[in-house]
Amino acid sequence: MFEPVSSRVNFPQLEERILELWRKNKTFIRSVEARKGGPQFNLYDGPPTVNGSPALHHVLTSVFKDIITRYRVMKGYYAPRIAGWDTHGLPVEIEVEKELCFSGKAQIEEYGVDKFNALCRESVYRYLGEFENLIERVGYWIDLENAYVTLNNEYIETCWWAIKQMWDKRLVYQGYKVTPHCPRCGTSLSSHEVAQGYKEDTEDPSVYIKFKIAGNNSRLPDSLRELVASKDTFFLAWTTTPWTLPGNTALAVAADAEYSAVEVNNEYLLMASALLMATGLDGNAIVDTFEGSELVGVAYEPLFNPHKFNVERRRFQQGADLPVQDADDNLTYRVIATDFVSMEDGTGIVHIAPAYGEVDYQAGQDEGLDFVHNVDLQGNVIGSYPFSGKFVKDADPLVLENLKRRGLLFRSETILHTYPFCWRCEAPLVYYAKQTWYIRTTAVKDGLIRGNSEIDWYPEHIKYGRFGDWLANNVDWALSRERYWGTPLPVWTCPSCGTFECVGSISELDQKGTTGMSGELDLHRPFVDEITFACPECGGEMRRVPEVIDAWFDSGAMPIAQYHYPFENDSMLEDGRFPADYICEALDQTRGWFYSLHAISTLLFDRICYENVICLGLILDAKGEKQSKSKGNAVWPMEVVNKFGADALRWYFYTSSPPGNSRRYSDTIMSEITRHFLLTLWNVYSFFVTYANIDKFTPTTEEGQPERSELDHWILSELNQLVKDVDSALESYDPTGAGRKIETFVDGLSNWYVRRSRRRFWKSESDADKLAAHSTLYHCLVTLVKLLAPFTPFLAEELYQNLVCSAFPEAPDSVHLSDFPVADESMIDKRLSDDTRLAMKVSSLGRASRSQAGIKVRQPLSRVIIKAGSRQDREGLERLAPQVLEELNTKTIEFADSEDELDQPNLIVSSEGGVLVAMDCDVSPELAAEGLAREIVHRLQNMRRSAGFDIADHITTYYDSDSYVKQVMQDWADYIKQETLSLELVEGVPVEGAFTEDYKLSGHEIRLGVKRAD
RNA sequence: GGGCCAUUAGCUCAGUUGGUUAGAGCGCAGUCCUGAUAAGACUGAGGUCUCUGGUUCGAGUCCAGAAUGGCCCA
Repeated sequence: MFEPVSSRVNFPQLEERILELWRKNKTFIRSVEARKGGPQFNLYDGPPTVNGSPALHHVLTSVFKDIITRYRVMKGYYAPRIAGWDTHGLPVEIEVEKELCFSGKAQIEEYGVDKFNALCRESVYRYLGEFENLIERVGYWIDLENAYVTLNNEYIETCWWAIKQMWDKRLVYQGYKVTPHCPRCGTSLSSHEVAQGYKEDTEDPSVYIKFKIAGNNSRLPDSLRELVASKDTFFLAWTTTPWTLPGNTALAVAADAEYSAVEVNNEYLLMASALLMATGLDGNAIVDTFEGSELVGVAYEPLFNPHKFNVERRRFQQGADLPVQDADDNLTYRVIATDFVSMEDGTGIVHIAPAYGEVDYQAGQDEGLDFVHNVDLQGNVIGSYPFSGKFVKDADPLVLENLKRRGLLFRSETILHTYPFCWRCEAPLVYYAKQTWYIRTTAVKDGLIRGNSEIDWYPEHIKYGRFGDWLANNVDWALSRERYWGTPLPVWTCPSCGTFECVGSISELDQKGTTGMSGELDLHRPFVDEITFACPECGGEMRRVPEVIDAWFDSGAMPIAQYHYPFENDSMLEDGRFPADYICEALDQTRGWFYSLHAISTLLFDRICYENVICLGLILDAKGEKQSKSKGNAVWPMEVVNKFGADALRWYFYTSSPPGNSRRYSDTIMSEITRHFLLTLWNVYSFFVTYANIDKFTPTTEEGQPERSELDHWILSELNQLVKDVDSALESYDPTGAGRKIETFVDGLSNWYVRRSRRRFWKSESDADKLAAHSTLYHCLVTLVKLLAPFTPFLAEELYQNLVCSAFPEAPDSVHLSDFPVADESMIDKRLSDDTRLAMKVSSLGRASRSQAGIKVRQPLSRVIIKAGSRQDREGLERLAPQVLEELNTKTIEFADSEDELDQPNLIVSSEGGVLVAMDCDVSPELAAEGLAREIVHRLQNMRRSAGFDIADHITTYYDSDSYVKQVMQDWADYIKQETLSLELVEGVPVEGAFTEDYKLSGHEIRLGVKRAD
């Protein structure tokens, strides 16, 4: 006996019960251990940043990670897998800063880095519990107890080791990086923070500056040389940041644009011809024109020679350093060509200050330009300029005044544009080149690209699209952050002689005769900062540099750091634990985790560390807008799970759209999935259990040779085809394709197989046909449940427990401990599958004809005439005639050779795709009587249900009507009794206590009563 | 400004290597079926397959350009 199953079900409650079962039986860990010795399958779990409550997209990635590994385990793979938590970084700091109402680094330093970091650690652990609860609740099976945590000393030590490896290969260096910088907070802002602070309609200067072309000039085109010889000649450039002009070290032109020299006030000015009109110079005489490329290399005089204002002049060169240049009173700069010169505004000549703009910096690097910093980190002008000591915005007018006096200011206006401000203190941001530690990833660019060619991406376009492009345009990895809560950069430096040393382990630090390592070691600031040792070169005191590292390095090091390699698990690279077979995250990780993993693995081992990636799209709200806390449209996953259940949510994620697409979440879709898929399956299950129990059906492992019908063969064919399809789809990382196939199957199982088989199940005699129906449906359900286990682990478990565990005590005690089904190809009958599809279509057409004629299906008709499209179709339909006859409730089926044969007045024809189906709509008195009998049966069935009788209860039926109805009742007595489990049909007014109703059927008044028999 | 992706019915999505009249589910209107079903069937309304060119005997599908939206990077 199976546990009785109601057709009503509460999925969230069911899931809680299953969770309890798994906990009690330690099912997860046993599912892993049971496969020990099998081929290894590695999932690397990308660590979420735990700086807030988990959101819906965390569930999305979780369930896509889960389904593939569960599938592999059922296929016999050994797949130990641990979770991970990304615990460092700016997001965590910002969360804590918000709580403390801080507005900058100064306050953190004042508060105490030790206390601040303690709060960061605490904050992370606060949210971690929420993640763990959610992960367990949605059925993501991953080891949480042994999770790797990036803040642990062991984890940090592996990161240090990795950095040391790169250091030794000379891949770590100090360079400059232009970052959006808040001069008031004294810190760089992340792009996310910058995006929060843009203000439209900001007023700024819009000035046109004259740069004088130098007289002794080797690269002057001849025609230009004549101009320069005859009059003072200038390049005209445009800027909105006059304070950057002392940092100018080049002018950029577009190589293929035309430039004009125009005469203005007895001087010549050069600018792009296309912008003459916009500048108001189109009225002036054009004395000559030049190609941009002709101007490249032309030397001009700097507005402010840095040497005259006590400011260092450095120069870009191959490699990292920017060496200081000797003083040069006759300094000139030159014109370069770049591809970012706009012909929309300005003059077509762009002022380049490599210290104050990202493209400027890049140009400086590409062209080997000079590099001049004339402003400090507080935004004040340095050196001995007339405007030194002023804040940049206050310096602007003074710079212009100075240039005007010297005749170098052509025009000064103001414009309104969009400019970024600090989101915390509202100070205008400046783009500022700061010293930063880099990893020279460009040195292994070829390796990165080669490695990527070995990785399989889903969807495929990421490989040579977004990710491939990113690799092809690789720039060195800016590693350091001037922050507090992160893995400290393990570099010590001597203030006296400038020696650097990189430390690769705790023991290495210990061996240096270190001071400051007393007590319990915490490899975080400020404790690490207190560790010092003697400089091997000069004996000075080596101190750690102040930076921490990019948290992406932490997470990217996880393949080795989760094992504390090489300090422990030193065989992990070769013993099957590396690389990952599979990773899965959302699209935004292309430049995040996908990259940091790939880069670190390539730098250290020149190997890839993952072979397959599913790259998921984003989750939007029902209107297609991005979900965010501030917008208030965020959907909380626990609420969804409590309302609809984890299986419903999982099924939605797998099947609603391809993994790479963005998806719109809405409750409506969840209830649709519940009704359309989960409940349909549940009802098939509930139907099976109900009748199996009535008939005391006992499944056996020995299939025996039940006399299967065509219908049984058909569903078994479909089932085995399904097993094959689902297996190969999951094998190729396509849960969506697999899930949709299952949906189609369940629909066919419920709405064709079960519907067409109902009579076989509820007929009284227990014959071979009934046994075949039971065993076929049982086999379908059990196989289906195993296929579904990776998708909807809760529902699958519930059905498995009842269908399998109760019948086979020796079977594995969980569906997740069983093997994935293997298709029996001999059962697949493609012809039968095609024929059945045709039979369904014919049935559909027949029903359409009935509908057109206004004759309900319950009314039997004499014949259906079919003109099939081909001989094969006809043969197929002949084979399946019993199913079509029953479905259409007709007495006979006939076949026509031409459409002419269907040209009779009593025939109603429907057609589609060459198949014509004609229903003979003549209803004879005999057919009408039979129809009435069926109608009465239908009413009696409904009454049984309304009266609350059990399906198997026997009853006594009473009827009171006219003579016609009485005759029908007598003629069809056996049929009516059998269908309604009536022991007898009693003519006359129903007795007291009977459930009674009155009807009018085909114009005849009738009173019916049903009473449970004793 | 650059890159990638998407755009098919009111909504969510299918649409195989180009090939009859572009489909499904939900929703709407109506009819029917049903002792597993909270399901299901049929009919109807609802489509310039985002737009413009091109290739082809033939384009939702291939090519080019544009528009809109999303993401990433500037």
